[in-house]
Amino acid sequence: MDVKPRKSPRQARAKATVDAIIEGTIQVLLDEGYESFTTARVAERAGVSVGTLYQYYPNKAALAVAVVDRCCEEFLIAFENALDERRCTTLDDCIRALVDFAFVSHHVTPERHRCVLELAPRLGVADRTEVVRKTAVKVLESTLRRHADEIAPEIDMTVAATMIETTMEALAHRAVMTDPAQTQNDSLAKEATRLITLYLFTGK
Amino acid sequence: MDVKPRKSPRQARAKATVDAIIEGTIQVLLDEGYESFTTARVAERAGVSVGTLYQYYPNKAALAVAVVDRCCEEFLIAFENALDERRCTTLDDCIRALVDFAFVSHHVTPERHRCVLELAPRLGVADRTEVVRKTAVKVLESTLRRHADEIAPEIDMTVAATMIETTMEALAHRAVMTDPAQTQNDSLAKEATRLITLYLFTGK
Amino acid sequence: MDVKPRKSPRQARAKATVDAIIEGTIQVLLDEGYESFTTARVAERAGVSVGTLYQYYPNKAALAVAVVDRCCEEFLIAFENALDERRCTTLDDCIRALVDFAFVSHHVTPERHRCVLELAPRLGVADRTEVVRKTAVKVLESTLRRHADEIAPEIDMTVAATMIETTMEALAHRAVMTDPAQTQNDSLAKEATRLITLYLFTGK
Amino acid sequence: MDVKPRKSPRQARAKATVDAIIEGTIQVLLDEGYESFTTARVAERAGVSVGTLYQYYPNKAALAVAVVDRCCEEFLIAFENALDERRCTTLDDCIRALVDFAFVSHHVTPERHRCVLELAPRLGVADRTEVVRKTAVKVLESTLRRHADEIAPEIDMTVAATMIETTMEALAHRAVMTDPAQTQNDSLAKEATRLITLYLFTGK
DNA sequence: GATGAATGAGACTTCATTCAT
DNA sequence: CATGAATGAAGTCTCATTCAT
Repeated sequence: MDVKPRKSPRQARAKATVDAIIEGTIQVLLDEGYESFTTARVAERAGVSVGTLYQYYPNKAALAVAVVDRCCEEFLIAFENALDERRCTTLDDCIRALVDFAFVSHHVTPERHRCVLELAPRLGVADRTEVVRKTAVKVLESTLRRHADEIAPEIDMTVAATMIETTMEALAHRAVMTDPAQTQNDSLAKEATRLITLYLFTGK
Repeated sequence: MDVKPRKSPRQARAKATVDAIIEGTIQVLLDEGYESFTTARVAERAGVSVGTLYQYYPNKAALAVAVVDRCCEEFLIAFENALDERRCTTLDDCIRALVDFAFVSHHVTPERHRCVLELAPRLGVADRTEVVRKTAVKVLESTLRRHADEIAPEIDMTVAATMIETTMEALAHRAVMTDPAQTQNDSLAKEATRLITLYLFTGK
Repeated sequence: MDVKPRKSPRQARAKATVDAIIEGTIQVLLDEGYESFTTARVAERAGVSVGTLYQYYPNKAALAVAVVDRCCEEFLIAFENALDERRCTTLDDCIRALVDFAFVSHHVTPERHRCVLELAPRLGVADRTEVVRKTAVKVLESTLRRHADEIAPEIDMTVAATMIETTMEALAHRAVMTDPAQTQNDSLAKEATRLITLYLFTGK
Repeated sequence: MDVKPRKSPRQARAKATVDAIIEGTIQVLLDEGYESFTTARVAERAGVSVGTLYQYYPNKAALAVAVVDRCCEEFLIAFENALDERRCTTLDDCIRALVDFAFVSHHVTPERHRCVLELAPRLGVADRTEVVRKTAVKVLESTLRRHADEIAPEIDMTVAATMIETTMEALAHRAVMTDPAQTQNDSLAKEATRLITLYLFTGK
């Protein structure tokens, strides 16, 4: 199954069309569920005809992949931005930024996140999300290395980055699931901060 | 949509039929993917006719729910057994048992786990897995309370149980994904032990 | 593209169903033209549902192939029967039988013939009709050899069989096209007899 | 369905465009098959846009008709030229020219021939090819009449012309199909010559 | 109680054709 | 005049479900 887009929009009008298609897909998935993810429904929601949709994507799977890809890009840009070294000078800053990103900022678009999480296993695109995860781990690792002097010396940076990525992802996800309105996740966020802090600073 | 089984098998032979159907479904999902999860394929794999399948389950969703339920039951029994107080006398024992369960024992059936994880969001059965999670958290919480004297006093047992359940689940899942053969997850398991230990024992 | 039937009908009811599908296809092609050859139309005409059609044939092409195959079988049986040696004792008998078959008997089902002729090039089944042609040539050749003593000695039997098959097929086809009602093809039939007779009997 | 061209090209540039469209259609049909005969594909192959194509032909059928017409014209011109009385003085000359045309010259463009043969029944244009056939028969008939004194007196010129046209067409086609490379059709060509010669010269 | 042939709604996808730029 | 993005009717095919045997 070919999942590459058929062509990239060149004109501004076409770019807007493609955007509408992608956003329409996300809307359908979030508002109406996977069962409603049909090409006809997406086209309708995007305000274009099915034919137009198929001019840009060769099949439904390709459309789903495009959505996953777009969400992944957005995520990585925001993630890297959150941990930008101009923002976090100390390791404490970084941990705060990370928790903040996961629990506070990130929850601004938790739905897109959920959308991808439910979509990815259904396609052959576990690899695509895996790339995101690996990139995130790399970003975390280099952040840790920048602050190596603040970290317990026996800690393996790569393993630590994996640990942090995995646990933070899970905790943030859990927070969203438990309390979608995000009104009172402070306790979970605080505990997450404590967990990571202890893990990084405590010598064995 | 009615998801209750139509009737429970009474005779041994009928019980075997139902078993074959449930196991057939799991096989199809794991070996051939969600796309192949059709009632016809399941019946074929189970060695029965579609008609028979429909004698026990009123529709496809009910079948999926039955699979999820069965996997959840199995999981909870094993989990409760692992943390049984006759097995773990100290908190350290418990932590060891937990990590062991998640990384070592649990990985014996990681596929059934994955099967449910991918299936649940696709049905309306997120609630059913949520019940499992909550039960697991309860089990963990009571385990913690049994050892309250060993734990840093300012810790909220409920929150801690949630933290542990969430992170362990994530780390075990990650371990399986990263290294399906489970040949060398020692480092992740060790780090998980360290993470939980620090979290529970270190005073704020 | 797979053009094999999905399964052969075993029960009598299923056999009737398959028959209805094949005949329905031929009806549609002849009465309504190739443009109307849609799976939905065929199913309707056959008095079954599309689903039933697809239980026996994996796709439209397979259905078309089945039609071609059936028509070819019928043709060959009739052809071999017409030239059966118990019927034609002399070479003149054979020629008469051949012309008769092509112009008179054969025109009873000229429509099925036309149906295949128009269908075959559109599929990859030129080979299938080629087999028919080759078989017909073989039958003709053995007929000629049975009467070798009556034939001009310098004639190559294989070539002659090919010549006869080709010209008779064309002349019969032409007769049908020119005068579908077959009211007055005597002249063409007579000329065909004369053509073949001269060709076989006249020494160079 | 209107199959007339929308307008005829007046300027040389426009004529080139129309040529490109017609040739592009033939290319597509021969190289990629009838399934690929779509207006988009033709336009692409012709190096023009769909819009341009629709400026000259009101619909797909009109385009197909134009192709058939062009091929028919080419054929008739070549055919008439082959039998031109300045070329063939005796009837033997004519027969030779005819066989030559069918087997030797004609096979230079057997593909265009095939293209039309497969196209015509699919459109309502059997009549158009019928016109070609009738014209060819007329040409043959007048050729025969020019040599009436050489022909067996009881022969009906019209019927004979039909017989010859039909058999030669079939034999040439068969030769192309059997041996596309045309390396060794001598035997078939020789036999064809013999067939026609016997037919015309032998008194009843 | 089991079977599996039959059903048909509905999903995906193509492609002839138009029209604003 | 040429372009090619957009349209949407129509066709192919699947699969959950029923019911006569």
